[in-house]
Amino acid sequence: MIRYAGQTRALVAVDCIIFGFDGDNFKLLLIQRGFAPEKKKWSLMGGFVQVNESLDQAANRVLKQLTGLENVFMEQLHAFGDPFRDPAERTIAVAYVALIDIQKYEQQLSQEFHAKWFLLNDMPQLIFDHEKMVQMAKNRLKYKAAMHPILFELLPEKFTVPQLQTLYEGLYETEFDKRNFFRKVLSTGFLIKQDEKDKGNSRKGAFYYKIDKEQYNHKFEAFLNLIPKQEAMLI
Amino acid sequence: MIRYAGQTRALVAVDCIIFGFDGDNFKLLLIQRGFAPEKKKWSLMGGFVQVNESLDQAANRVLKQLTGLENVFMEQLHAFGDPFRDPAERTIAVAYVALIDIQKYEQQLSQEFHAKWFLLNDMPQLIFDHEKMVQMAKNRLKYKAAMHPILFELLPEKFTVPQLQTLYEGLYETEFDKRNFFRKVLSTGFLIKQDEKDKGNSRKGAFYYKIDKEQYNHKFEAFLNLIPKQEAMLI
DNA sequence: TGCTATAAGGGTAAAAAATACACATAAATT
DNA sequence: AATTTATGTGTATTTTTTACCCTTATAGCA
Repeated sequence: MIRYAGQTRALVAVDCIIFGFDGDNFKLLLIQRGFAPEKKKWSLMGGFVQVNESLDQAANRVLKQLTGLENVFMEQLHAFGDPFRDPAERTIAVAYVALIDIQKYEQQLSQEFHAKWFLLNDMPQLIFDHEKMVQMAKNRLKYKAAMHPILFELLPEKFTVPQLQTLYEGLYETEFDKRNFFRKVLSTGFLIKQDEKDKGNSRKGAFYYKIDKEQYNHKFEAFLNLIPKQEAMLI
Repeated sequence: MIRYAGQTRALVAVDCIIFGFDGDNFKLLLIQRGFAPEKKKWSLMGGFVQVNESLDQAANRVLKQLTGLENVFMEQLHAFGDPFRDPAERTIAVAYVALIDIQKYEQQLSQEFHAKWFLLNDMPQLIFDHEKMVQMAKNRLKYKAAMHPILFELLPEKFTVPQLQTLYEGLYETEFDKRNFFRKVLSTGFLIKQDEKDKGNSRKGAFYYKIDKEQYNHKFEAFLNLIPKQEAMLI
């Protein structure tokens, strides 16, 4: 049942920018494209939107295909629609950004796609306009993390405050005062202290914390200031 | 030259959420849809993306068609792609938000589309998912205006600080201290004082200001705090 | 001509937030 | 038992934000 006459149709794809954090650095999950054009080149994981699927559903399906993960933090970034962005055929790509706990990522699933984690500042050349997408995703992440507590999404369920700080410092490529950071994070009221300590990084050990999901969801939109003002300016 | 076999294609449209400000209230420019389905119902101005057009180009074309305006502040909001959002045929809609100076809007152009300005809190029912788009646009505007000086875009080239304040107060549905607002705005360094005064609202008159485009573009990303913190939280 | 009313906007003190940094603490290692 | 090191507490200082005093310019009116 086609009712709009005289218009051309286009393919619609979703592409996922998947961020992870290995404890020291930010990483991006890329695949080696298995079909033409640009076969064998590195690419974001993507897929065409199917007939009965919404964009969000398509993005989640694609993410699950690659990582095995569901219920992950993911949101739409931007629609990319330059007429010749895909040389084969006009394709609109809707990019999504996902933040995942790199530990949960299932290695075996991704072998099918020849997936690999790359350091953000040591990435291969990407196909089409995927580098533009990644750049935009990095900016958006910096922007958003300056005010909303989203970086928790990159850590395991239990994490320490110093771990969280390393994460923020990595994203903003700077160092914060640990004592001030500690207080700022705790003052959000999102964190629940655990009895257990992580002894991996110091003799004293750092207490684990979990997210108070209810507080987290309730206050998510509240502006945070986990990062010092000066850094926040450098979007 | 179609290379991706076995995939279905979809129509791609752009829809423009066009905000204006009449001096007292925020308004939205809507049209009466001229073709089926939902003919005669109120709708956002939109159009299908053409073969050689990017999404941005399509949105600008559509905006110009309706308002006669070019080089207007406009940015992509979100892509909407629910499978049945348009009952006639699968259509992906990429929504754009435009902020225009309502004075510059050319009446005669829009007669063709039966366009009309509506108060934001007195809008007719809209077709498809357009109400969802408007809601998202309102939120995005509030969010963004809390930190970036975008509301200038809704005013004429020359405007007074009290006018700007009325604009902010309208968006956040609250009142600010005029003296503090005045200082905050001037401290941005974006405004150039004119010699002329607007005597429309007071005996004393308020000086006109213009935007320092260079400073504006340079510091655009700088977080502003034109609105008090408490209000900023209520996104 | 001077008085009055009114919004514009300058000045400043108080409150709150952000920052800097001294120092105490737990516990593995020696 | 002494040493070492990252964790975390306490607090003084600086900066930013807020509250609210007051003066100023000028149209309209007596």
